[in-house]
Amino acid sequence: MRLRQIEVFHAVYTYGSMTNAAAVLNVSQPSVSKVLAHAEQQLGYRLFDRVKGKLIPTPEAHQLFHHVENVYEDVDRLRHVAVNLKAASAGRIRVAGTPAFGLEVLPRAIATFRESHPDSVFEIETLHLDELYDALRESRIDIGIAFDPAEQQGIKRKNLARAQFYVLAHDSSGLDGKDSISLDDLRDRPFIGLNSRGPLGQALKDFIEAAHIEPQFVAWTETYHVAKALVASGAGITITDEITARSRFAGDLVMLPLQPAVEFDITLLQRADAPLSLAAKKFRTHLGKCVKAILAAD
Amino acid sequence: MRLRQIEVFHAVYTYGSMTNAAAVLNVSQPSVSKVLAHAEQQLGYRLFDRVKGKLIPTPEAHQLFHHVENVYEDVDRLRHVAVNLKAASAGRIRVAGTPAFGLEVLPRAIATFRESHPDSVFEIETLHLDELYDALRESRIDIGIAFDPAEQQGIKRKNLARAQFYVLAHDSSGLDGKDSISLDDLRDRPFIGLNSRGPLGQALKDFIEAAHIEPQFVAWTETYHVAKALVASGAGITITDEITARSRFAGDLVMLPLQPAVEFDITLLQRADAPLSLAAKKFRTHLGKCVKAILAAD
DNA sequence: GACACCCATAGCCCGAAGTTATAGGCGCAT
DNA sequence: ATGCGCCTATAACTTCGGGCTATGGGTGTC
Repeated sequence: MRLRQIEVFHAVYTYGSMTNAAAVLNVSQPSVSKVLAHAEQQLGYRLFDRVKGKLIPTPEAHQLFHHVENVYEDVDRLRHVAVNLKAASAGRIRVAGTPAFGLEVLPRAIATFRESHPDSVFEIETLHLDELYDALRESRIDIGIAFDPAEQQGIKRKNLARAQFYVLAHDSSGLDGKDSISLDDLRDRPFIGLNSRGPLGQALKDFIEAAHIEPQFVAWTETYHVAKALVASGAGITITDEITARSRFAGDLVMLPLQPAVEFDITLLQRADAPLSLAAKKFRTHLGKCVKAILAAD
Repeated sequence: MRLRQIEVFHAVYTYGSMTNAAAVLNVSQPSVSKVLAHAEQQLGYRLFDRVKGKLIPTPEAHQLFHHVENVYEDVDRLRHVAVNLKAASAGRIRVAGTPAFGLEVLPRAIATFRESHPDSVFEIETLHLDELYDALRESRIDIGIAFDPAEQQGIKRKNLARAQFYVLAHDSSGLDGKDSISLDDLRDRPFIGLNSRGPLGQALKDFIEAAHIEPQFVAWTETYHVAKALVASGAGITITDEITARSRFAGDLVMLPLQPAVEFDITLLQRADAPLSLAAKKFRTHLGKCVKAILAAD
């Protein structure tokens, strides 16, 4: 069975007819017809019964399809990797971060890095953590950065720094005299919730639940920066990671460390098997410094 | 990347040179050279550096290979399934059992089945349990039979009967007056051990250890029938499953149920996804009856 | 310098798979 | 019944991947 035959069989099986399959595969219908007929002839048995002009998968087809799906997925990933490797060998540095990093840390790090390395070329993405893992595995990116990422097969982690949660409030909240703030101080204030999928969202949720506090939610959002913008507009208060809290985007905001402190790691991610290019290594170091500088800022 | 290119890359990477790869693939060296060159040209980067006439995989190749291995395994299995399905559709009933069944139960069941179904065609194998699972998954066989098989993804089980361990001894052992026998009665008798991989071997080993008895081993073997033959030759005594104990092959043997009884299941195995042919279903029923008849025999 | 290996290229051939054009079966609606 | 929309199959032609043999040119070894 040739790979093409596998592809065609897969398409015909999933899309129900040769005509549909041909459309999906971007080839003519007779081509599909011929490839399939050829495959059947080589296999020595029919894959579909042609009854009243329709295709009915034979029992053999059902069984084959099960295995074909596996092959298909793998080949699909392989092809992605194959083309992604090309971009990598072209000397690009491909970086991605979860939204908190993608909107501020990465752009700043890249801009300053390019001052000393003007020839470097970047690709930047903001991805959620699970997408970030996929991108690394497919070699679509070289370096990732995220909060408290779980251990994953084939992914190497390196902790850059620890950070903590901050409370963000509008200037008019009357909180700006304080040094720090506890969850108790937040009762009865309109609160902007984070329904984040990542480990940080979970940690924050656990923390609030453990304190037996039910904030008075006025809005929900996915990303910390949106929450911050809502706070700046006077919609309420929120709790964000330190990176988002310290980002330059700002209105009239107060930012106070949450007490007791809830800490988490800021972690670099890369593939475990493939070494980084020289340029990527340099950038990795630079990015580490940037993150520390941001956290150390007054 | 075409499948052939993947195959060639895989072979060159694993066998270190195009010449070796060509030999393994049973094609000429120039053919390999061309396919590989073509693949590299399409990918847009080199897979091997040609340095001093030798091939050194590039970093890209190392990464690709990792994924290629997965594809390769899947395609390999797919191809097996594809050809195995052909034999299935030819109307054959393909059966396998662990050695205890393959040497006696299956042949007898097939012989009697063919008396009422003279047109049926069989393939019989004796396989160890793990091989039996593989054979089922690759559709190399339709039906399997084994003792106490563990639950497995994609494999449907059906218990036929329960059986127990029997002690086998030579007529001259002076044991033939008894009704049953305990492990204690076996102390100080030469014992033939089973280093079986299957669940039954493990169960027996656990049982003996739990009784804190250290038999005086005089021989080790893999299969119960060999142990039985050794007993018949006067080499010692052994413990076997009930099926082997009741098999017609015999010399001057005494066979006594072990007390306390250790029971286990006799189980039919088939794929969970694919329905059996009509003939195979009939045989499955017949096989169940045969097993019960053998166990019920006086 | 002869020899053993290794890879690449050239010229040739075949088969898989793409194209367009066309024919034909089935179901449904006018 | 006739036509229309859906489907698949066949024919004739083109393209290209991948196979072959023959051959030449490096590299390392005795």
